Amino acid sequence: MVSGRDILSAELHRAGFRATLPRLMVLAFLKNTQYPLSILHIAKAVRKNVDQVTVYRVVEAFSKAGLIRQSDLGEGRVYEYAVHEHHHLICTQCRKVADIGCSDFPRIARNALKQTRGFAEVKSHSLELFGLCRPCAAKA
Amino acid sequence: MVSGRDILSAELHRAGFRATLPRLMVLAFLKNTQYPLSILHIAKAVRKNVDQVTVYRVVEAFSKAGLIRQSDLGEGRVYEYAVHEHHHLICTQCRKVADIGCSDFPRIARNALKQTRGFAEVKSHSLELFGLCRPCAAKA
DNA sequence: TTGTATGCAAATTATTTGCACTCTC
DNA sequence: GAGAGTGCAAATAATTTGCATACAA
Repeated sequence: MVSGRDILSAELHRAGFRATLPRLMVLAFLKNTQYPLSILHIAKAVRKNVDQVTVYRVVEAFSKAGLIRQSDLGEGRVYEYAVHEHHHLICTQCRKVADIGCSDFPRIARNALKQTRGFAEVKSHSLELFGLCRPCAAKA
Repeated sequence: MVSGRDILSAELHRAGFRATLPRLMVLAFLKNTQYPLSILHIAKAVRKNVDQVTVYRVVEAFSKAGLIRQSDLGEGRVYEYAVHEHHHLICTQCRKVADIGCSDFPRIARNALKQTRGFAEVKSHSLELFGLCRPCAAKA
């Protein structure tokens, strides 16, 4: 029988990491959350077992490996599992966030590689749209 | 005769701001730079006339007004003039950045508004693609 | 066993806040 | 003149670094 933890371990090994407890916990948490998370948020979730400094180091390593991606929705750096393919529409006034889907990415990635000779491969992406939510638009 | 400064003043007024020296300088610098900039970078460029704390406040206000947008390419928060319509392809290994163009956005924005009933308007966007540059891909 | 990875403490850097003063409108 | 905007000093929060120990392979 294959446990969830074995699956995570395999994913870490594939990405070139040793399967340590901090890395397993951080990866599991990010995979289970369909939302971008701050370092502090992640650290709180795993603090019984993992030091916050380690979270910084793990997240940095995951990000370089392309396992997760970072962005900034307006409240500081946040991270999410790179395979979650959804995007965000953010109110520039009140910072409210809505998830949106978008199916144009295979084409966009192909076009991007055509435009620049220096890159070999597109692994993931991050898209944020900025605008006004209805309440803030009404106030303006 | 209309000077560049008058144009900037008008743009600030349109966005609901008083045309003060710090705001004129920060806006001019961001408009002249086809690249996302950190607070520190902006502050250095205007430091003869503007305090770094003021740069924080100006940038925060511009961002809320939709004049500029913020993102995180992996080295901390950066800001760029919202009307610069280009995007980035970033190497997750060495952080090299290439600019790319993309013409799909009117459609993407329309689709996004269709998907969520809570938003009234899309003003700008930020798109980052993550992948590997050729040298890093070769090493892997 | 053998390095890689972690935790803890401490240093550094980034960001926010309070308040008196200044300048735009 | 009135109120928004700024600079400076100081507080707080975020991130990085060094090093001794622990653990995966």
